[in-house]
Amino acid sequence: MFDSKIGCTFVTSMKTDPNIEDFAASNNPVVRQFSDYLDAHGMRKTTERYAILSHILNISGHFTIEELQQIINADGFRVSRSTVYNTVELLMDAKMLRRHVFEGMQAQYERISLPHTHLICTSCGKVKEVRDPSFAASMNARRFNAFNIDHYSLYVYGTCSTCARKLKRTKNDNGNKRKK
Amino acid sequence: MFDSKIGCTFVTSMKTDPNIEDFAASNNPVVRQFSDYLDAHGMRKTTERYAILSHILNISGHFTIEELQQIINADGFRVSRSTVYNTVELLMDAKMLRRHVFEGMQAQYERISLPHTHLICTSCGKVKEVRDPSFAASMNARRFNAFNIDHYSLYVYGTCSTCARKLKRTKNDNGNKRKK
DNA sequence: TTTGATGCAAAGTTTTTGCATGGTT
DNA sequence: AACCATGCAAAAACTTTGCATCAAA
Repeated sequence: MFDSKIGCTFVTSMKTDPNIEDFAASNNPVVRQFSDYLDAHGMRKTTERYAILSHILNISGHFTIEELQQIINADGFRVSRSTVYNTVELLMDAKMLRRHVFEGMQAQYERISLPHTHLICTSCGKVKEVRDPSFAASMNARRFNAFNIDHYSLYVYGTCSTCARKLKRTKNDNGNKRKK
Repeated sequence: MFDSKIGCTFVTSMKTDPNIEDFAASNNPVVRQFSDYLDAHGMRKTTERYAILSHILNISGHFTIEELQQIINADGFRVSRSTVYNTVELLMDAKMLRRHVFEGMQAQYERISLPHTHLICTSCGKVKEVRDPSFAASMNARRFNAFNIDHYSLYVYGTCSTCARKLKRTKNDNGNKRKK
């Protein structure tokens, strides 16, 4: 859709890239975690994989596969869609990335960090993360019969203040707001 | 995939079906809620729509679009995939049905009833609903800044006891269990 | 050198759409 | 009788796959 960018940006050929190699060799704990995972599974440490990880680290919040590739391309790197999918799956296996599918939206990914609640605006689709220590504490204490908890996600759907204001102004609509 | 069933079952032509008409005329509060919704939006009360609703009511727990259509077909009715999607969307708009997409699985639907927590086994994919009154109570009391809550979903991922047992037996595997 | 990863394009899934037909109001 | 819903098939979105090429170990 926005492929035009590719044409006007110098596209680095990748294979060996000093910036990425520095990144891969850095002491960044996230990099180390990924390297350890690759080692542990006998997988190769390719420039593409580190380039993708490096760009993910620059994203705050959620992103789609599409957006991730855009960001990488916009930065002058070339990675194929399949490699993006492949690496994202690797990062999920390595428990560094989580996929979320919120109601009616396409899959979004985010780095695994401290547990947090997702507030999803059903009007504009924006997702906000909220730390919620008391909820986290109660979940840590929570046990379920015959079920071993690995992780959890709390999705709270509703209306953000921006959309609430907009909706108030448009109150005299018919209530019919089907997706398309 | 399992279309073979269609061939060996008598497939009712629908358009007018006494069973479905009785169902549509019944005092079932769910039926009434749907009828009210259709009325309020100037939409037609078709036999297909009630047939789909009626079969959804017979399902306990979650179902996919595919499964729903299978169930309807197996019962001798004919509805197209698009009508299933259409009606399911209607039921979601009417706040009678909710779509869930659990990690790595295809979309599943369930009737909206009392709030409950979903326990999803990441090994076999089974989903169990668990009532959790204390959590529900705390959510009812919960407020977020600049955000109006409509509803929420708590997904808890982990391992069910059946799979935990199986995994224990297969402990001497290599830990590599990629999806395919 | 061996083996695994990438990129491309093609195939697969799931979901949506456009239009003629036919049922509901 | 008017018009909305259905069903079909075709298109669209998103994801996965197969294979030749190229790079990491």
